[in-house]
Amino acid sequence: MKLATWNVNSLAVRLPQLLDWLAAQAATGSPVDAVVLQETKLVDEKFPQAEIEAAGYRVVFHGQKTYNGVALLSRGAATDAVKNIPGFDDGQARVIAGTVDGVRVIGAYFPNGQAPDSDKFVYKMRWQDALHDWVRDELAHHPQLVLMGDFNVAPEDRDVYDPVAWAGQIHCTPEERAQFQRLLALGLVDAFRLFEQPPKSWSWWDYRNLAFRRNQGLRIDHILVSAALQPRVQACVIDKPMRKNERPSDHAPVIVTLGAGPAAG
DNA sequence: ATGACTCCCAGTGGGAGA
Repeated sequence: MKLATWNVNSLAVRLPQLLDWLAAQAATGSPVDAVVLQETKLVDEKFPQAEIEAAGYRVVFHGQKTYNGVALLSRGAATDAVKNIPGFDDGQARVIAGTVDGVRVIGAYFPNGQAPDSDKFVYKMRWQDALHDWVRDELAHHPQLVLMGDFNVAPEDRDVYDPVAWAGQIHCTPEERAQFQRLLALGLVDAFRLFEQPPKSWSWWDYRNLAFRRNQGLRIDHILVSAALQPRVQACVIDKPMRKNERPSDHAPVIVTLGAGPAAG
């Protein structure tokens, strides 16, 4: 089973790339079973549901005008879908969840935060508090759970191309990193770090400054798996070549491969 | 360099992203 997350930075622009990518993944013999998207930037009326279904995927989505917007694509049906964090009043479309092949899949687009002294940072902290408490409850009901998306945090200095320059800056503040650790403390593990990885592995590169060519980026897109799911994790990779496409998103997809689940009964 | 690009909604500029 293959799960993935990708911040597409406008699904209207990236839809052809998404469909090509799904087809290319399937052509390897290991299709993507579920993928969560962030920054679709589409109201639900404009969501390309027909095109995605024609590609063989079901889809649930939750969008808004101009900003944010999330979707969950899956080959099998996603049941018990949830849009946004229950009980947290939020005008921004940032969370989509569903159960796919017995795995609770939560896709999240964490707030950017803009600057550590801004109102948006306060919102980022409040939002993560709410997410934390909800994921704790979800884990109680769904031991096999994956939380993935654009976390907008680089958990450690090795996730930053220039940790000295970024020290204390947005995505690297102690507060944001502590929130990440609080999620891990729920019993989740960073799937990417279960494996030896190339040094300087990033999931996002700024569009400016020739950042991709210079490999100046951050690892801010993550896949966290529950303890019950961890024994099934076989691989976790960042699909860096996707950043080389014509008109790329500034983020690359992250993919996790799971082995078969425990036999029923 | 408080930049550099891309996307959006707008409407010939500006906010947001990270």
